[in-house]
Amino acid sequence: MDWQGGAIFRPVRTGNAFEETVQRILEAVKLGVFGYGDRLPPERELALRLGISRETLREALRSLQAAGCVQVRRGRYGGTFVTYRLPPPDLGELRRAVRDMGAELEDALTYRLVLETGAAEQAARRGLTEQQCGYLRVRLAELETAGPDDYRRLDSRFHLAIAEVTGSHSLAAGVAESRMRLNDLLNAIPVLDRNIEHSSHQHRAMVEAILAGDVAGARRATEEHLAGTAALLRGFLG
Amino acid sequence: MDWQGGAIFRPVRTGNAFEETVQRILEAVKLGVFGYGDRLPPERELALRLGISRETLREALRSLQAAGCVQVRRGRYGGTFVTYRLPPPDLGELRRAVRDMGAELEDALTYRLVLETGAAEQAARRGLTEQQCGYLRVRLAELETAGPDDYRRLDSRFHLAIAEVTGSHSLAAGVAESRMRLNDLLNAIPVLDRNIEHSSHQHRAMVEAILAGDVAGARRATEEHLAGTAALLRGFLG
DNA sequence: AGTCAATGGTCTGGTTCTGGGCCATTGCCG
DNA sequence: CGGCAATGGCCCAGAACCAGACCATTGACT
Repeated sequence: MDWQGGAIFRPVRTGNAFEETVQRILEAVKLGVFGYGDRLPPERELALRLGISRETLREALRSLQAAGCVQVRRGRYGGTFVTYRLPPPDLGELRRAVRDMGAELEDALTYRLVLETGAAEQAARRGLTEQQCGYLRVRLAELETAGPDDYRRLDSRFHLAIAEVTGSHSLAAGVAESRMRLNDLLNAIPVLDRNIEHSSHQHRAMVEAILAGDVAGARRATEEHLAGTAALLRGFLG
Repeated sequence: MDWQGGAIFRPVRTGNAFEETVQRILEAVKLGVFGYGDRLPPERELALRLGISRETLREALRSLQAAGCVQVRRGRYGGTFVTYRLPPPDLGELRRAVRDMGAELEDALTYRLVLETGAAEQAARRGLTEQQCGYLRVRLAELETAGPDDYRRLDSRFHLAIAEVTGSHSLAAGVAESRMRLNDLLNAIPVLDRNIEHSSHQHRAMVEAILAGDVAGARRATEEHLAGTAALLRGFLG
């Protein structure tokens, strides 16, 4: 086995606050939390929520602005607006990215599977409030009417929503984290019509099981759904 | 639901590197990774692994030394040695601690359940190497022959071992994290003989299922095992 | 047109953390 | 006994980061 303190003595802080912040914001956009043209929270609030000083946040925003990912407007009703669109999927890129990840891919896939199936099960187990059911349904409907451009973004958003309705903050954070680690790969997968159809069917099954309180069903549906992309990504590794 | 970016815009860095480091080391000890008299890794190596400068680590060690948790010896074959023993369980203390945690308790329990049942399932699913089987058996045997003093420490170590043999670094880190959050509570639960017997039975069932590759059984056994302490802790909340 | 609140822009002093070099101590080993 | 290697002890210059104050701009509302 590993040496002493394997998982415990991992890094206390992840590199550099500024770079980490850039990544976070970029991931938020890539995960579909913010679409093209959406406004990020005000600097003061965002800095507070990220636990960094406003200066550091501004440095990150400056860098994102320079990269053309956001646009900043002053004055009341101003703010920081997203001007980023996902790059088109590219299988060559995907192959390269998968190779780069190496052994980390298997780790990330396992982590995702455990967290997302667990989240689905917990969501089904606990009785959801009216509001939560509505939230889930809205996310599903949003996804089903999505054009190809928005599909991947709204797919992330849908999966995140399941974790959120469990009410477990840690679980939602974990799912978001695991999604972030796989996101570039998932986004590089071309969105084909028959894939969408297949996915949609599974998404509906997941939501139905969760809303019906079908614990085992929710887990199984989620597992099946995740197996698809997992197999695809693993395929690029062989 | 939450506002925009719920789980994404959580704090980038957890407070202060020095305090965080103190906690980490203390948790490593409380989790049973290091027993009384064990030597921590050398400062230079530990600083590297924790991702902090040696000075910051030393500050943390100084503080632990002042608190009497470790003892430092210079020279070759010197190092930092653990001189900490778990305080005796105390139900009054437990009640207070549970109240202090509030809603966070439910979150932590859910997180733990998802991760540990998931880890057990993954461990059962993947074929374990001879070495991994041995590792798991050693941890179990170690736990079963433990005196009451060592029981809680070795129990943590056993549960951590299951996550480790999944081979998923993230999963192991997650389990360690969730254990850390509940650790003070778990340690405050008195260790009664009949509880030990009950737990041991469940531990054996978990290991047997994992070694036999019984995926569903491993999950179920783990779930049952965790349900006990969860119910107990929830009881103190009502 | 004027007001005002919300927002980004800028500055400054202070704290924490880093990275690296160098010294001091200790006990094994030839 | 003397060398040596591993370890902790110490110090410093500079970078990163923070907390807070204050300024500048903008557009809706009256």
